[in-house]
Amino acid sequence: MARAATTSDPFNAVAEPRRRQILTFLAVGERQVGEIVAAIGLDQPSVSKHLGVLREVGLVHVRRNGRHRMYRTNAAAIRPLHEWTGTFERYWLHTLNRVKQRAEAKMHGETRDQSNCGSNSLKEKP
Amino acid sequence: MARAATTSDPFNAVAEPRRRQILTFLAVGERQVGEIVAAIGLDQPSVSKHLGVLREVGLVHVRRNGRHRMYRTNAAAIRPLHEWTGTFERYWLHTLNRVKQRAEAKMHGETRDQSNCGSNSLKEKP
DNA sequence: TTTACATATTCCTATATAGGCATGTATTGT
DNA sequence: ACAATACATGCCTATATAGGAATATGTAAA
Repeated sequence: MARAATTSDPFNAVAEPRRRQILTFLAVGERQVGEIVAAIGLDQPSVSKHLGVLREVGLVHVRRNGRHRMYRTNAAAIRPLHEWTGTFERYWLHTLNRVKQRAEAKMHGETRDQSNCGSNSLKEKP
Repeated sequence: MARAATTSDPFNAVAEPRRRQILTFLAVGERQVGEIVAAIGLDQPSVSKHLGVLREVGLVHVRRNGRHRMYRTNAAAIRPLHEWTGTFERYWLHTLNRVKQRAEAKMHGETRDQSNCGSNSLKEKP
């Protein structure tokens, strides 16, 4: 079988750098397609197609305003991605913790807690 | 041009559902390929190829142990994705806030703050 | 209505898979 | 050394783009 369709889910849709760019640009507020074209530096049909993909997976909302179409990022649709990646947080925190512990061990316990400049979020249960 | 390579970055690598499955499976601890094959329910060559992609973008680490290869998720490589999606958090919180405000308005202001059950993170400046 | 403007859609091509199957390779057991 | 085990790779095919060019569609202005 071939690769999964980009329209199948947000993960695939977001895999394209241009679409991430568009989502970032549209997160602040509504913009019409022409503004996106100018901002992204891609030809209009390509932008329209990317917007089509983003629309199909629900990552953007559209509103018609005269002969313009106002696009806006639907941040709620990005939330599942944030939550999935977040399930790995305790693992990378654990890694950082080990790195930190090694660094402290290398100091032979001297100048203790000097390097702990406000990054207490590294604490975790073993 | 065609679609970007899955080996180009973590975003593309993670777009594949099977690879997300593998990453989740390997997050808890080291596993050898045979275990992944059994857990994912995909033939061995396919799993090896997915592992190859994950390796190239740094999403997994490998260690040789006799004739086995122990794979493990490199959670740190997932962190950038979490942070990118996190940049949209204030926007979806804002949306949730508006939904909440509408719900409260519908109640005509009665039974005020009853629905605010510990989700104070919804507060945001307008 | 005719014209201009803003977008979407269609057609076409080069590229990159994902999965199935067969084979190569490294390491251990006998 | 030889066989078995555990993976990795190579080959092949159907599929799905991403981007470019040209065209269709829809709406507002003259």
